[in-house]
Amino acid sequence: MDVYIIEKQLRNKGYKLTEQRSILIDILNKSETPCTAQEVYEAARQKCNINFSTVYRNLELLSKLKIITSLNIKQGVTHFEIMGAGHHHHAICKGCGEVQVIEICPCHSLDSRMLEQLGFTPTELKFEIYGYCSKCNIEQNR
Amino acid sequence: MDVYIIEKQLRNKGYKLTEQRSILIDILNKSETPCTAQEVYEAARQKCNINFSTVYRNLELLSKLKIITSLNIKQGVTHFEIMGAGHHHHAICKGCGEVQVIEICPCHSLDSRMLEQLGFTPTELKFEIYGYCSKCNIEQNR
DNA sequence: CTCCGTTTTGCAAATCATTTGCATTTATAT
DNA sequence: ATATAAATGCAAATGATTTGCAAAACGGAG
Ligand SMILES: [Mn+2]
Ligand SMILES: [Mn+2]
Ligand SMILES: [Zn+2]
Ligand SMILES: [Zn+2]
Repeated sequence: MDVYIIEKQLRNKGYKLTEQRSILIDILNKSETPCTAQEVYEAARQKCNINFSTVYRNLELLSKLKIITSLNIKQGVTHFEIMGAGHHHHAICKGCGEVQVIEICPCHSLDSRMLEQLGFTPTELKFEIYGYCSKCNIEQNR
Repeated sequence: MDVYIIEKQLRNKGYKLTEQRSILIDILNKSETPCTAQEVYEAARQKCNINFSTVYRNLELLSKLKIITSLNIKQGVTHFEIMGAGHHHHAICKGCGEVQVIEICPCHSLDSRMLEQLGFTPTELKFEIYGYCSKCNIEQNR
């Protein structure tokens, strides 16, 4: 994903491109897996002076602009990931919490007529697989 | 769902059947949609003297015993629902937060070979549809 | 039914993620 | 370079959930 496009999008809407903001975008953009605010903060403070509330405020802004999306993968902490990384889903290990990106997608086979009957207009589909990753699976069988 | 079975299951494992506990189970069992701890608490206090920590401790216990399951439908609050109510999924309105139970299920069409390749052993599949319910949809178009 | 050991409860305080108010700093257009 | 709106840092607030501990309730044994 090209950060330049995101940055232009921000400027066009009147948002400023601060050092903190572009570092945050870069971190989220490079991450292979969804990040928590904590993780983003840890990574960002290596590169600039930054405060936790700046992280949160930016995560909120980027979510609002649909540059990132938030996932309620785990209770108590929100995860964020960049959008436009291609449609995919997640496999979440209940042992170690590891998140794997998976290409399995059930969305195609959806019968949307049923939703229409309910008068429900879908905007997002979330699909997560929980279980045990190879590492934790072995440990369980001991 | 028969509460009697659940209660027997608890006794068999050495857990006591307190007034609060059976009221909580009853509330969760009768609810059509997933409940938050808050909602369960509100309902329970109508029927007995009960404290918030009792609610949380029981929700945790019932989850551990797989009598209920927890859902991270919404950021910041956990929802709980009774298991064995038949396999189903949820449509969550981003306007009012209403949760509808839906029968659409993408799980059957899953290609589990892909997961096996990853060495991942699935235990639960979660699938949620977000969007706008009929009521909120109309309001949006004004 | 009463007694006992164990579990569970209520209450108050602690945690942890996230949010907010406000004074100060920074980015961008002119 | 200057003006102005937007963004940041800091400290305090919030809201959900968790925890320690003493008192109360449960369930089995006698
Ligand atoms: Mn999909
Ligand atoms: Mn299903
Ligand atoms: Zn694992
Ligand atoms: Zn709605």
